[in-house]
Amino acid sequence: MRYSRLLGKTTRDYPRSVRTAGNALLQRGGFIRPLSQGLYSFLPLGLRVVSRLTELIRREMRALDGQEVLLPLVNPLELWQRSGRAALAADDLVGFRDASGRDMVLAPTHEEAMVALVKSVVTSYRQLPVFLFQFQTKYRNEARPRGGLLRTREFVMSDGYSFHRSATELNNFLPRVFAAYERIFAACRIPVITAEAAVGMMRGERSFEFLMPSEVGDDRVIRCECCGYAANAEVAVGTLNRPTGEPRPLTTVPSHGAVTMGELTSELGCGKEALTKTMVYSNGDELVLAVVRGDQEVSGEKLERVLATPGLRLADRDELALYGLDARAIGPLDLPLDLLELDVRVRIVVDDVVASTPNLVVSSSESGIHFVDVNFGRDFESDLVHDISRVLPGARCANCAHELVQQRVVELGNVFKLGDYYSRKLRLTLSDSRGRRFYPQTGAYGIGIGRLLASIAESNHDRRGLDWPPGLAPYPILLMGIGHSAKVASLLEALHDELGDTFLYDDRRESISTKFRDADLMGIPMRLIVSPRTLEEGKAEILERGSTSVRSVSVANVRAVVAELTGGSS
RNA sequence: CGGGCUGUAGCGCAGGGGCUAGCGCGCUCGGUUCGGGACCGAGAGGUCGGCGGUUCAAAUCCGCCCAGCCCGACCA
Repeated sequence: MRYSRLLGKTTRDYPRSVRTAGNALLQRGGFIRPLSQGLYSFLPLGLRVVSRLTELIRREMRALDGQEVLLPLVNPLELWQRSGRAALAADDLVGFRDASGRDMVLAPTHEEAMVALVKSVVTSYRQLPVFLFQFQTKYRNEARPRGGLLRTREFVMSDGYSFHRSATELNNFLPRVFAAYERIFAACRIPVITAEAAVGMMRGERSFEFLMPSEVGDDRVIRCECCGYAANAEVAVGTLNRPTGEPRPLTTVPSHGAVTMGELTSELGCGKEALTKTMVYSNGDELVLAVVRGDQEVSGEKLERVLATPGLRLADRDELALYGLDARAIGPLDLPLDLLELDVRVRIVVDDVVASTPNLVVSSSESGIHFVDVNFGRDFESDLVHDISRVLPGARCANCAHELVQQRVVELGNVFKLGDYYSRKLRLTLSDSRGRRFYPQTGAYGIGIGRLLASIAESNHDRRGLDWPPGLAPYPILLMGIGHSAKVASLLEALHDELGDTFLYDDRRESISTKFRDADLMGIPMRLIVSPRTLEEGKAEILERGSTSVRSVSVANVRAVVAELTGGSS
């Protein structure tokens, strides 16, 4: 490929609208270009890297007996209503009405469509297990795309779905995908930590994430540097120091308008760990009052798990007003009577730390006063006691008591153990060997390709530019000449004609230093340099990116050396 | 969805009521160069994000809107 003909030039200046190093380099190098918020175009160089990534993943998926398919981007809304996710994923879904008046959505993920496909094609348990994968566009109506390619509205995902005869079979398959994913990220030279994660709108039973530590990430992982425990902050568990003491009699004190935890600590002269806060969650049908210690936060994921109620959201001011509640004065000891008379289910969930800590401060539903020396069990009850708080820095590891740390990460991929959630919802059943109907056990697996590209750039660059891992560079070799001698030019042209697309041929009339700079910026790993000086001795040179020592090769051997360096392929 | 920042040439920026809106890079043409972003000369390129207002006069002041980015909330 002649560089002069390649679409997408390198630029010297950093684009103003990009803040992360990797994304800036991808734009400066001519790999990607933004179209609009959360929407990116891939230029030829970028698409070539994407092709190498998909090929890498495809090889791994095939090694797991995966079969590649391609499902529609557009799904009937009805399918999503049947799975129960139309409401759960409402914020992500973008839809339209088609020519015949049916409501359609752009798929933010493909579990529904994949189950529908399997339902129509798999007719016997003997066909299981089946593992299907695709590279397909997702569209999610992200509230806030950010970090260039790290978080977009539209993106291509490598997603896989497996269907099994039994939970055991699924359990045995998951680690194989897990290992394949680890190999993929290793090939991308991205350091990953694996962690237990939230299931969120994906539902199902369990989930694991592959995370790249990075300050530009917008997920947070909780880790123990002692025993290696790692989990997404939403689901991580840890232990807290709990004050002890004999229960004292319940009293009330005026709080003089103090509402926030900070105000209360100064008003009452105690620490946040002596306080409690009551957060009201709702899913439209029922209210959940979640009580955690004043220095803690409610984990929405844990709350949904313990209640087995997806779709819970923190109630906003208007919704609270609807139930006669005021966010500044809510407590489980004296809920307003009219709330109890309303035709709405109200459940109270108390964090286990609160339940086992004596003499806490609890807000009253009557504004202006707080209860002091509240003791769970004696002064109030709840429907459930469970760990529902997020692990915050300072908590200790449940395994080894070492202090837990929080780290920002980019979520590169995940593995979901879905169980029979979708099989049941979408009525995918088969007969087993004894003729009994059963719901196949399913797993889902995904890697965001654009995010992977951005993460590789983030993890593999230096001051000069990108530095692609072996096999992922858009071109393995950049061919360039020095000077304008006819002999050099004719050799370059001959090599280009012969080896064509194997390398990028910088045929511009630019100074050699410009060519070097651009090669560094684009991250081409090797240069093949032809100059009058070396050509006199019948030699050309090979210079690796980041190295200053050249390898001299005779012109007669160039083709063989190129074949060796590129592993016989481009 | 809340808060903040920014919109002036393809990119990065300066200008901040008054004559023809500039600079660097890039681009075009001609010439000299070529071992880590060379140089000379000549040129092209702008609804100053949009709409409205104030004014004799608006890129500049005011209002509204739009777009992009950043922080947060939310979310695989």
